[in-house]
Amino acid sequence: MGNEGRLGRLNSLLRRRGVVLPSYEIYGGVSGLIDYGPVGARIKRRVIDAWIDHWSSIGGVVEVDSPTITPKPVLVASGHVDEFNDHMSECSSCNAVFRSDHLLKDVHENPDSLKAPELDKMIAQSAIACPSCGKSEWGDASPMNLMFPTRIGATRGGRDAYMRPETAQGMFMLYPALFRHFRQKLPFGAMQTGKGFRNEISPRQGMIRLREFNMAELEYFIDPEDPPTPDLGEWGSSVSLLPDPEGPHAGEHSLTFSEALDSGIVKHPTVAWFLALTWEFLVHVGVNPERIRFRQHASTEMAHYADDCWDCELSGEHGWVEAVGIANRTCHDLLSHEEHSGSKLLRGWRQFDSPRTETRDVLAPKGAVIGPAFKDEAGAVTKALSELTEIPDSLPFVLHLADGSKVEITGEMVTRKNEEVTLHGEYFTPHVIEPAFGIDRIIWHILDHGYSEIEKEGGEYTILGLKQTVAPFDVVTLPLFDKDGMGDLARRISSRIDSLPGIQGDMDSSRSIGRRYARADEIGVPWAITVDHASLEDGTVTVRRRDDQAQVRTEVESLLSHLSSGSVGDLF
RNA sequence: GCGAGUGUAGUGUAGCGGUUAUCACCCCACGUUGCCAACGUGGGAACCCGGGUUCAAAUCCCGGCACUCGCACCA
Repeated sequence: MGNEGRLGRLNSLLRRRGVVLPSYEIYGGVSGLIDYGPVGARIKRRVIDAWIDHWSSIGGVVEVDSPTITPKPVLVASGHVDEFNDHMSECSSCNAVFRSDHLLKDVHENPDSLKAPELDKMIAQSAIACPSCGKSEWGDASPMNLMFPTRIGATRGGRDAYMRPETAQGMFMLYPALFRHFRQKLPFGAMQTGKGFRNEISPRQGMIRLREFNMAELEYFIDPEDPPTPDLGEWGSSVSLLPDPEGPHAGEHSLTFSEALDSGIVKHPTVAWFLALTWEFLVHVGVNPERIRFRQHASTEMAHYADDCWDCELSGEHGWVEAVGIANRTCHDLLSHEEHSGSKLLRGWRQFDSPRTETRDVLAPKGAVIGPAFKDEAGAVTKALSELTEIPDSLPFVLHLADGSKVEITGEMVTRKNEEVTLHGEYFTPHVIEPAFGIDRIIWHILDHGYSEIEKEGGEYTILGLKQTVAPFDVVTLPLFDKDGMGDLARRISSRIDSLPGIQGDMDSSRSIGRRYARADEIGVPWAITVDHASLEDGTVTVRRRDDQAQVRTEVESLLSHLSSGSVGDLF
């Protein structure tokens, strides 16, 4: 935690310099919504670009882009409509509000599954005491859906929909297209960056809990029997791990990713790989490695879809904050979408090493008998016969149809056969490992970790120590004075800098040179180049390094090539 | 959502019934300076929103919104 007032000064800086500001401020503002200003939007752009680059580099991963408006059935299948419908009960005596299911923790095994009337009944029957005042006078449980509802269609009618609470469902919807794109071979991944929406009850803590936020998610589809097991030796650093507090490894451990997997703390090799890749990304964009830890969810805390879940937490002015969730979602989503939609396209194909021949008894239907006997139901009967897993020893027998009804099958209707089939492979529902990044929370910690208040010549001085990869500008060009042609030369140099691919410069000619260095330092510009009288004579400029204010004189051409190759530091 | 506190230029603040609304930083122009928030002159910029009380409200009261803290919530 920082010293007293640091948080306030950092927030002031972010507002003053157009990094992050409250939204709609002239109309009073809205809690949980923020704007990225001209400086912040550039930082955000670069963090997202870095994220896409990072995950692209592991191969077999593509970017997709889906709508934020999501039809209700999609979110019913994913479980969000139910899971997001927590109920709240209010104490009529002291007005305190609690989650209804939490009140029933001790009297019901799975209170989360109860409907509102059942909750009310059980709270009354068990005479649950208010944790706040001890009385037992409860109002009715009322639903609290954290999703933003909307409707598709401007006229009457239309379909119920919600703003997406996560981008992940978009990737699941695209699974068939992805499977085709990757020529029907697992593993592969799809990633997406974009907005997610959660109607938080009480957003707090600036950019930590937002109602509309930026997320970046990767869904990595694997064959659960053949998960990728990359070599983790590449990551030699030890990291802080907090395994399940109810499990065998409870307590804080400092281990390499490889050790964490070998010791069984991380259960899944692909999850371990993603923990390492997540750590690498965060450090790459400027998060302080000492302020990163991975915390395993207790089984009781697990999201409805997850099997094993790790949070990557970052420490800053708001304490330890979950910034990335890495979950093994198993086959939950694809299977549930298959069940709800009836689609058969949400599967993977596992080729056998050699074809397998299976023989099995079947009862082959005789269409000529079954058709007239069952008429409209004949199709369902035929289907049920083909799906029989156990062939009855004697006929007639009672067959259960898919709709629950029963029919009697007699000897004339079927032929008992011994069928031989050759199987070259089998269908299965892929499992999904998902790293989900909260971009705003990561940006906050980049800013927090980069913000330093130092003493300079007796005065207070502020530097935002952003890595060049996420700095709002790579370099600022400063004419020592905007006269004698120095301003014109500076503008020409600045324009050449801007034309370098991937490099963005800024220019500042207003007021004293020291003030301009300070302004650039404050928003994290790593390099400043100064055009002075000598520049007019010999085409050299001075390059100043933000972090130690060291200066070196160099040719403009040399500077431009070092900027292009990202090696300005080599000039010093 | 509950309780308490706080809302004054871009930022930090003074004013607490009657002021041309204070000060500093800031921003702009000109001059000066000629490599680390220098200086001079001039200029710019604010009482969260809506009601009420009062001759008069930034100031008192009520409601809303926002922020901070505590409780609750946060897949």
